Amino acid sequence: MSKKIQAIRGMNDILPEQSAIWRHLESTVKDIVGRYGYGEIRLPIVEYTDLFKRTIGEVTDIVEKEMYTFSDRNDESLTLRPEGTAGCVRAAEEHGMLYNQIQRLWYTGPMFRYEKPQKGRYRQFHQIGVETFGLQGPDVDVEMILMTAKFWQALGLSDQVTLQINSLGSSEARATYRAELVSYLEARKDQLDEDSQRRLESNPLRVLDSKDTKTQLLLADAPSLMDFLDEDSKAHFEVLTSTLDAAGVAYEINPRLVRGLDYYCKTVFEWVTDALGAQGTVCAGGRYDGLVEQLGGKPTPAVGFAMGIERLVLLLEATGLTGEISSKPDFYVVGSGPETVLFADKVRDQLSHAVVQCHCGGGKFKKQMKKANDSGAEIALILGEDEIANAQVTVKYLREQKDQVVVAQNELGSVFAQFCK
RNA sequence: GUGGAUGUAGAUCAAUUGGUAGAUCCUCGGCUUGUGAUGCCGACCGUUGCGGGUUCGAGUCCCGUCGUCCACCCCA
Repeated sequence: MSKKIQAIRGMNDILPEQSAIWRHLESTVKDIVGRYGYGEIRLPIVEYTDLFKRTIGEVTDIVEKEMYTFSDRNDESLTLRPEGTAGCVRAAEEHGMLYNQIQRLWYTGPMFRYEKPQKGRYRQFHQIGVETFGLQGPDVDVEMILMTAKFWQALGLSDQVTLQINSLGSSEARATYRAELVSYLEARKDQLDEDSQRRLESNPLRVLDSKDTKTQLLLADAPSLMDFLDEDSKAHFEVLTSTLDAAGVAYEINPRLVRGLDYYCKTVFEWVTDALGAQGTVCAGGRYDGLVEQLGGKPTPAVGFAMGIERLVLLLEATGLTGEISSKPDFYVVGSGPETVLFADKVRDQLSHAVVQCHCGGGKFKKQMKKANDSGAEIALILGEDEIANAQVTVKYLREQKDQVVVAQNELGSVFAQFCK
């Protein structure tokens, strides 16, 4: 009869145990981004469909078949954002933030793509994105890569990820190369695997990425993107690599690294891991100097990257780095009657950083003690009838061999001292 | 969109050639009426994802459908 209501396919609930990991990740990243002087921008989740069509590229998979697009009551075509850069550029431009100015921005939130879900790939997924505008030199490219390296360091993931970089050249150089590549491949079309034949139409550069061995053989003699780089892009890339060298950041130049979105040029980079199966890209970005102009602004150089929160959480879990991330209370207050809840609140007032969980719902003393133990709390604060009568509280240590003590309620300072930092 | 695997109690998993479902954990109660963890005893727990079909009989076989997982494609 009535179908059981469940979450939409590919859209997940993040339960408390997991959200603790999310918060750890998010706060670590936000802290670092803040220390680089980036400001948060909060963007709408819905934009006009045209925005994405014009920025991401009409013929990309995202625009062709993955967007959540619908008409609103005014019959305008709206789309749940499939990525963050387009909206960020739109907002910055709309508020005059890009006119002869330098901007360093970051944002976070859900993105939506209608794909078949699998590990590390969901229909609603979450990204943290970082963008800069108005800086054309490679120094800011380096800054952003250094910043990402700091994320992994702070999260303990440095050993899990490797950096791949490439240069796509200017839009013109890229276009020239694309034409060369297409004519080379067209002449050998019948030798290409099926996927690559299709890519030849849709996104020829992605043929370079083919996993088919015959195709790869064919590509060995294909024109190389590196040979088509304009002087400016070449110099840009050289400074980028030498600065990364100087910073001691290891990287691998991957000439086949071609980002899927149309707007990239010059520097592109990806942090990848092999611990996540097929969805190994954990953070990716690059330069998109032409995008602002394309959206009607004046020419503005820009660089940005985005990381997938789900994938990073998965990676943290796979690496076993989530053990210490928890939300256990420091204190569990056991007692009876309304005094208990009032007392717990007094403890919270005295110790603003402590997590104090108060037993509610009554029940036998024994049961309450079990709950206290199960909560993971360090200490049980017992407020029974005797204690209330004497304005005292019993302090019981649940995790260490230490005798419980009975102290006056107004002398709890010594017990709390170890939690004050 | 394509291909493969899979769906049994709140959780993790059993169930012989088809013979009408069982364990462990959790929860609750008791041994222990103001002391958790370790013991022991007991209780609760299912329209076997859903809908059809074959059969005397289906968790088991067949078809469909939905969900999940994995891979391709694509991407964070």
